[in-house]
Order: sequence, then structure tokens, then C-alpha cells
Amino acid sequence: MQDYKSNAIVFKALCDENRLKILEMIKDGEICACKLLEELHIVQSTLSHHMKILCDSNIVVGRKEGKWTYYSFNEEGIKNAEKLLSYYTTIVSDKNAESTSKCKCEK
Amino acid sequence: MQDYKSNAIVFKALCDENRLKILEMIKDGEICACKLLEELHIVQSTLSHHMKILCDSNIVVGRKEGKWTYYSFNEEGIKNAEKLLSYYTTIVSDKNAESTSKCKCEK
DNA sequence: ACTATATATCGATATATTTCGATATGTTGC
DNA sequence: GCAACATATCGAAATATATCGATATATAGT
Repeated sequence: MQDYKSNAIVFKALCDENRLKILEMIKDGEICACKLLEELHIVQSTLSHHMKILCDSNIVVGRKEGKWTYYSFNEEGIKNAEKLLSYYTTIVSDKNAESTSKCKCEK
Repeated sequence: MQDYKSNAIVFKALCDENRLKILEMIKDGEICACKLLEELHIVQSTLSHHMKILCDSNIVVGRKEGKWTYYSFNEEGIKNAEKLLSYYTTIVSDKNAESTSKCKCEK
């Protein structure tokens, strides 16, 4: 499951309002950075920063075409995010495996 | 889909290394705060802060029993997180719905 | 080669988050 | 009621993130 740090990076991509807006726009299909910029109330360097975080999380991928960059979903990264969410929120009901460490609240 | 701010709160719960460790411990079943404290290298007030964020996200729920608090998954909140992840990463392939706004990169 | 345009990077600042120690609140057992 | 303990809250400091303006890099068309 890799390490906590790199897993947190995936979820960090999703915990900013502007990045959620960006993802919502990418839902409709591959989209140019200039179009994202038109719709969001941020300057170009800020958009570039958010796109870097989204690409670093592997959820989004950029494709350069001439002077434009088009962004779309990266299915592999999305699968990974789903796998991570599932990993961190699924109960392991292996009742045989007793907890190894005791604490004071246990009588 | 509510608003971006409250959706971001859900993912914020997942983007901290310590909180991922906490979730990993909750996987094994309901766990007491004192046990979490034993295993993590943080002080009690810091743990309390993280548990608040996890509970606010609705992914985790706390149950008070005397002076102890036990934490476990909140299935409803987890379903919501899955729904949100799916919402923000699923392509809408409605090709009939043409994009409403034009931008300079479109010829 | 020059100009215009798209995107990335840099540096500074504002804001948010994490962390701690100190203290408050609430529970248990005497 | 009081002492001991579990957890929550508060205030401050350290660190991280978001944002901007300025500038660098890269591409396209003249």
C-alpha cells in the first residue's frame, strides 16, 4: 500500500475547492487549460499550481498540443484513489486476529 | 452534490498521514482513543484534534462510554466519500451536450 | 528574427493546518 | 467532595498551502 505520505498526496488533490471545480469540468471530457482559466476566478499561475497537484496525484493527466495543454482523467490514478479509499475505510473483520496491544481501557 | 466546501472537508480528513494511520487502526474494529494515543507519536490534544476532523468528515463516529471514547467507521459517511470520489472522477460521456463556452484554443 | 500567446516557475505574502503545552470539562472510585 | 484519569478546548508557534505578480520558457504565425 506504499506509504502514508504518497497516499495522502492522492487525497490532497481532492481537498481543495478549486480543484474539485476543475475535476467537475474535466468530467465533461478533455479540457484546455485556457478554458479552465476562463471559468475559474484565479490567475494563470494559480491554475498551473493546481494542475500540477492534480497531475502529481495521478488522477489527472495533461497532454501538450502545440502551445495548449489539455487535461483529462487518468483512469489508472482514479482506480488507485478508489483502491486507497477502500483500503482505509474497509473493516477487517478477522475476529481471530486478536489485538496485539492492550491498553488501560480494556478490563 | 452539496457544495465544494463541504465535499472538500470529506477529503481533508483523508489527506493527513496521522489520520491515515488512525483509519488503518480503526479497520481492525472499534478502538479506544487511549489505544490510538499509545501507538501514535503525538500528544493527546493533537489526537483529539485529528479525531474531530475525522468525525466532522462523517467517516468516523465516536461513542462515549464512561470516561473513554471509542471510535469506529460510520458506514453512511464512507458511502458518501465513495459517492463523492466517484462523482468527481467519472466521465460524463454525454456527447450530445455540447460544451457551452468557447475558448481561444478551439478553432 | 520578432511578436503574440500559453503555460511553468519563482518569490513574496496571506491563510490554513499541524502540533504542542496549559487548562477546562467530565467521569470514576474513594 | 476530592483525587485521578480521559478527553476537549484554547492559545501560540512551526509548517504547509493557496494565491498573486513578475518573469522564464516554449510554441505559432508573420
